[in-house]
Amino acid sequence: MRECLKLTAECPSCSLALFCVHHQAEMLVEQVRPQTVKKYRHILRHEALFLPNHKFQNLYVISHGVFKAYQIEADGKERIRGFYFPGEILGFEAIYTDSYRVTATALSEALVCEIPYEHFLESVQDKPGLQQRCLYLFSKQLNVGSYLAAATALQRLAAFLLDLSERLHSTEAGTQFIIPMSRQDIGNYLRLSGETISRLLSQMHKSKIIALKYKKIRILQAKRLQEMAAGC
Amino acid sequence: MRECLKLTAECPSCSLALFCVHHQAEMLVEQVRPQTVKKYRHILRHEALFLPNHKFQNLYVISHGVFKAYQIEADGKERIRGFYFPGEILGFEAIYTDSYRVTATALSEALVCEIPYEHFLESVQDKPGLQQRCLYLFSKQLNVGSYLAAATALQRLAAFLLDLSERLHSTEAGTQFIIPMSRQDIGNYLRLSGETISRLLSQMHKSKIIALKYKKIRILQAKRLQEMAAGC
DNA sequence: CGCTGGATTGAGGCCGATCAACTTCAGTGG
DNA sequence: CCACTGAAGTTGATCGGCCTCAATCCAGCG
Repeated sequence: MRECLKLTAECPSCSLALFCVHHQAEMLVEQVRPQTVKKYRHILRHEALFLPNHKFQNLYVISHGVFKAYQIEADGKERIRGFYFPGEILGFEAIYTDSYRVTATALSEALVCEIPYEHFLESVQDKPGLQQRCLYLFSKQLNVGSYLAAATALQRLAAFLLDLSERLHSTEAGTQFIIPMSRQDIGNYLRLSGETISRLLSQMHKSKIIALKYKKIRILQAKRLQEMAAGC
Repeated sequence: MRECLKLTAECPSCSLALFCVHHQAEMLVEQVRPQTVKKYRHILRHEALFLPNHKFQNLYVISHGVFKAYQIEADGKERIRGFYFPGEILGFEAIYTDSYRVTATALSEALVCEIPYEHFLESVQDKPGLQQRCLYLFSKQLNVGSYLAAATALQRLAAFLLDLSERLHSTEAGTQFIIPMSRQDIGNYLRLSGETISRLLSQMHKSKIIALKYKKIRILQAKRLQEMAAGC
């Protein structure tokens, strides 16, 4: 990881598409006006990519790192609306509202491709293939987090782990990966307390469904997890 | 209402755009290949517009009536994923999955414009204005139901009522409207029991925040509702 | 080494679910 | 018009899952 970021910083003219080979987003970066593609931004841990009520101007393709998008509620509490992984796009929601509604901060050192929405529109117009690709990505975003509606804590967490595994799959080997966010953040997103997440993870660990050591996790029985997510 | 449907049945060649003047969807219907626009479908109460695992082929612009989209979980229980109102579009989620993931049934007699996705793509390509409009609608859909993440039952219900009011606004006068779905369905969508919905509505009625008589509701203190939705 | 923030684990309390009884509504046919 | 009937809504009592608060543990890091 560290190496990747170094490479980027040292060699800005090299094909940065390397970082966007995940999912379908690389096409976007490649096809949206080459001269703007160079606009890569390096984001530090805890740094904000954009803030609420800021005018919507750019879409951001994440090439490295993980982001969380959250709002501060009236009671002052943080409410996490979603996590974003390499190859995914931040900012779609703001097209409608014309300003960002959330704060997007990096959970770790990150790298994003900044795509001005106007350039995006022009490119999409020119290239029919790109248009379909974008509709596809858009539609995909609509399907994200469908498991949030699940009834029990166990169902939601099981589905979340499978989701994490899938969305991190391209960067991490096999079924083992590093959970990039805190228990508290997972709980916040799933509408559970951090303690509940901790308890359930311990329980899954004891029943050999996952191997767990702090942030390092390995899914041992994906089928069982799927059953749990389905509510069996 | 009855009158509208009658008019349509009797006069299929007249400007059906009349039924789609809500929100931004009318443009879609008008601009997507006139010869396909005529494909209006009359849907009966409880009839399904599409079923899970059916191949994705059409988008549906709702011109009249209300739909609910739901899945049947492993435990056999129904899980409502969303409600769709006149002027809104059904099917966006299926672009990614290439098959519908939910059942969409009409809560009342309904009328929809069936738009083949292929024709949709062609039209969007031809007309840049339409493209932006669609991205806007798409983005809007991403923002729907953001209140589902709210912590308490009261917060979610308050937000739901405001949402209902807004999305039905074009068909119903003022702040009074008919709740088109059952208490059970509201509860299902908000992850609450029908009894809880009933109790909370009664409570709101007693505290003069709403006027309520079965399915007929009038919002008396929208500001209070907004405060409740925000968690104050 | 000690410090610090996150993670774990336990005890008690509350919100909302479930179960059940009753009421009201809407549709049907006499 | 009314009686009948099944579905939906209301209301009350009890129960359980998850939250809150708190103490302790642990890994990472200067």
